Amino acid sequence: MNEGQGNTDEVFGFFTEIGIINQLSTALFAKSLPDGVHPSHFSILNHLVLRGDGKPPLRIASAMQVTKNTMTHSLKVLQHKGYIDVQPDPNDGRGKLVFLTETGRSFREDAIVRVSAIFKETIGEDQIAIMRRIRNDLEQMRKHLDDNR
Amino acid sequence: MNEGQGNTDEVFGFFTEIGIINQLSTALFAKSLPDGVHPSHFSILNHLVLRGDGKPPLRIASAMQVTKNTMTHSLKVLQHKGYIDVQPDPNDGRGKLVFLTETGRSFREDAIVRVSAIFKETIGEDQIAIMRRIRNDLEQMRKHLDDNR
DNA sequence: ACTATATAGTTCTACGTAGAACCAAAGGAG
DNA sequence: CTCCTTTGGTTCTACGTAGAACTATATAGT
Repeated sequence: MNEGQGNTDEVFGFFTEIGIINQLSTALFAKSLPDGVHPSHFSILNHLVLRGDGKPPLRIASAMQVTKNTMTHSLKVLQHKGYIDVQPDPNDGRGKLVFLTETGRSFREDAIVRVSAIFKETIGEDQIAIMRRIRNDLEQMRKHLDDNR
Repeated sequence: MNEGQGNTDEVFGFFTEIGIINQLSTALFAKSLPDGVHPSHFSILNHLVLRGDGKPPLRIASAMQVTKNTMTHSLKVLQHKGYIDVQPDPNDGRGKLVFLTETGRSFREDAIVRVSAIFKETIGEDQIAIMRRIRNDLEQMRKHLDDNR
């Protein structure tokens, strides 16, 4: 038996499983977000709250693991909805800085409540246990992939 | 401390980690696929080889966890490239059946070799170990999400 | 048999995302 | 100071995907 082939199937199957979980959880997430706000857009708001706002788009893009093109587009949407405010960086003529508005903050608060409620219906103690069990391994895997891309 | 909020952050963080791994692995995968073939399209070919062809599109769609609209589009692309052959189902006037062509089979073979080579550069023994460790938990999580959507 | 409902696929439209080319400002080398 | 390279963002284009509305066939209930 070909060892390389065996590993390939194993790797394949693993990433397929990851992909499906991502797919299903994103769908579940999207359903619980009000008003057609996309999960990735919410994630940006969430990131700004947790890590602090006033950051340049490129930094946010790398944190969210998307390209800068995508970030330009997402920020335009969030700005249009009035959730963020984008200003030129006073210290860098090329740069911009992204700030949360009050509307953005309270939208995120409300969404968190809603999402929690929906998640509680689906995610039980067994699932939480799984998450705790494999969290470290996942983190390590993510770091490895991130460093070697 | 609010227990529900705690769980929400935990769940959030977990799915974020899953999302990033999916993102990075898909990108890695895409890079190693020749000729602009999308990972999801390759997955369809792979599925047809592993599970056998001659299946209706809807069945493939549910196996791949995409909507039937998406499957219609993907099959059109694969057919246009000559990798599959779609015929009407003789037992169901509404249905179609999807068959692999020889071109499709050999394309998949070649791609597997190429992908294996790229993956070997990035995925080491440590990563394989992680995959083996958490594989069962992931599968259980996937099944749970699939059943409760 | 007849009608109502369910199912298989398609089409139209909208949207998130990435790649490539591009512009503008910053930073470094001489 | 000048030129070259790097970096932050935008624009244009292409593509995978989903939602909704639609057609056609099949199935169930009476």
